[in-house]
Amino acid sequence: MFSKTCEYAIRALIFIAQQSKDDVRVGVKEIAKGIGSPEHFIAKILQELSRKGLVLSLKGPTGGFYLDNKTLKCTLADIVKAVDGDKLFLGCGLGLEYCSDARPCPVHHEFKKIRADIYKTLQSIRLGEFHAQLEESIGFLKR
Amino acid sequence: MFSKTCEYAIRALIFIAQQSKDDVRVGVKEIAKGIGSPEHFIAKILQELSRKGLVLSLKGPTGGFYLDNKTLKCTLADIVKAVDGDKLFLGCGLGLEYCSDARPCPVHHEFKKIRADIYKTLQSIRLGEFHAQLEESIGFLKR
DNA sequence: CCAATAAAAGACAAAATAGTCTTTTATTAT
DNA sequence: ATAATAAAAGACTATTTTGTCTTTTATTGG
Repeated sequence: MFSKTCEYAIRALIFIAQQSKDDVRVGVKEIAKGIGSPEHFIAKILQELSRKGLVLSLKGPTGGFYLDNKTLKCTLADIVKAVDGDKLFLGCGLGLEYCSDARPCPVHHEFKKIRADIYKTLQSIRLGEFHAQLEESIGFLKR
Repeated sequence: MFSKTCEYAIRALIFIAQQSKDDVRVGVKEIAKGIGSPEHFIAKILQELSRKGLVLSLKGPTGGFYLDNKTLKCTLADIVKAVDGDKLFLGCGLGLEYCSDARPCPVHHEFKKIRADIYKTLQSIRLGEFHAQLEESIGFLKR
């Protein structure tokens, strides 16, 4: 469904949303441990997400990653789009370049519904939902 | 959503279902042209599908690939499972190994519904549907 | 039987994705 | 100021996926 990079990205951002209350920023080491990902790899991914404005960061001591009111409004769809592009939402399920309502592949209509459902679901989940939740309801993020 | 290999596999099997009426078998060259795939690559994929019993083949002149009453009952879900495995249907959306109803990831319940929908849809489409259709209703298979 | 045909098999190559490591830059607290 | 800290940047390696090529095996029609 998603690339590994995208899975890590979503898990990392949810983790940051959960952990970064007030002015507490979260370091790469902590994130990697928290989501069970390779440290340097998630660092690279977060750099890209930061460049694209999906997460904020600060260098130096007390530095780390965090989210503000704007980025907490990001949806999972925004993250997926930023990392994997929008082919999951818009592309043909069979990989055909010119598949469309006007020139549909044999399973176009069935897949259209699936893609719309996926998009709707991912669009409905915001990072803010995970912010400063009670420990009990957080849900685990590492394997 | 699917691997490239799986996209080609589905397109090829639909093509074979469409083209192989009665005792007419379809050659690799024809299939590759028909679905717009690399010839040797789809040959390799079809060998694997043949080994797994999702398509039948015959060597020599007048040889090629074809489907019988049993294989025409195969669903798209069967094909996807054979090629990409069942992680799309069963795996955690965030790639977590131990995600389950009892120990759910933060988006487990939303994803569960999506996965079930995908499975249901793929399960509902059989290769037989595409067999010997009228040209008009076939739907194109190459880009 | 034999030549032509077409799939099977498997070695190889290219490209994309995933992951690692080292150096640089910015920030903070002493 | 400066030492310590942590992200940014980018080069590098490994693995997986995708794609190509050549040889072998099976089948058919003459």
